[in-house]
Amino acid sequence: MPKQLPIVAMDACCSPLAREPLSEGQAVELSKLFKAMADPVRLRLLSMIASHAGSEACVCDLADAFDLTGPTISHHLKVLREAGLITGERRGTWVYYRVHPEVLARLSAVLVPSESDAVSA
Amino acid sequence: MPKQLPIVAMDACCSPLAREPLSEGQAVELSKLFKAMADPVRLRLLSMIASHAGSEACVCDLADAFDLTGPTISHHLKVLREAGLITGERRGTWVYYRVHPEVLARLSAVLVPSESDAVSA
DNA sequence: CTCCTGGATAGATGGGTGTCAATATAGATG
DNA sequence: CATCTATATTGACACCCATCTATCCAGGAG
Repeated sequence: MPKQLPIVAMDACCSPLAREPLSEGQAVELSKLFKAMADPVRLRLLSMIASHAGSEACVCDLADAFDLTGPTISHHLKVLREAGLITGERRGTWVYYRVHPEVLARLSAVLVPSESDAVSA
Repeated sequence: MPKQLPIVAMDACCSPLAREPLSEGQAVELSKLFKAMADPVRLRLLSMIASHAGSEACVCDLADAFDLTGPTISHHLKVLREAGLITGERRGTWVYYRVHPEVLARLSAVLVPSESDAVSA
């Protein structure tokens, strides 16, 4: 059992939102991802992890950037984890998180407007 | 004053999430957009509008696709409107909604992973 | 084994949110 | 004006969620 990719993004795969109407199932799956990102703290956590050197970040690095208690940070990381956006791995004393770039890519692809529909202004 | 583009997406503009950590302000602005999309009904509404012929859709077209009351659909459209994702225009008896493709494009750009970080598998 | 530290879990609480029924508004039509 | 239809607004209710404090678990160091 190698990696267990996030199931959540499978159905909501490839077709851009602006190309054809989402099915109810696709919408439900996608909404879980967006819900996970619908919080400033989680967005910053995601961004800090994704942009960190080595593509991974220790919780100790992350927590210092916020005026929040440890449990709250843990909670947000759990939400991101359960949405399939990140994974955490314990190495010795610390826990390191990394993102699933495929999920971000898939989301990005869903949002891209139909070609040449972008306002030229 | 031509169109009044959604202010909400201005600060959260261009730099991909995985390139450098989001500022708190950027995260707050972005989270408003994601929160607006963090609902299956709103995602389907957005997709139905974006993919509709002529790039606009009448509320009467939209409402029939759901098992929800009119007020609930109105509420969701309002959330999308206030997030700057869509605009509504009344023409005669009906109200037509259309998306702001630039906002979708901006969101898509923010989510795109750092180049060649995408898993090749 | 004992203690300390990094991180997660559990439970509580205040505020937010999706839904509905009832009501209001805007245009069209008679 | 009176009336009908298409949306929007209001108010209520049940449920969800971000945060905290208190507690627990896992590893490393004496």
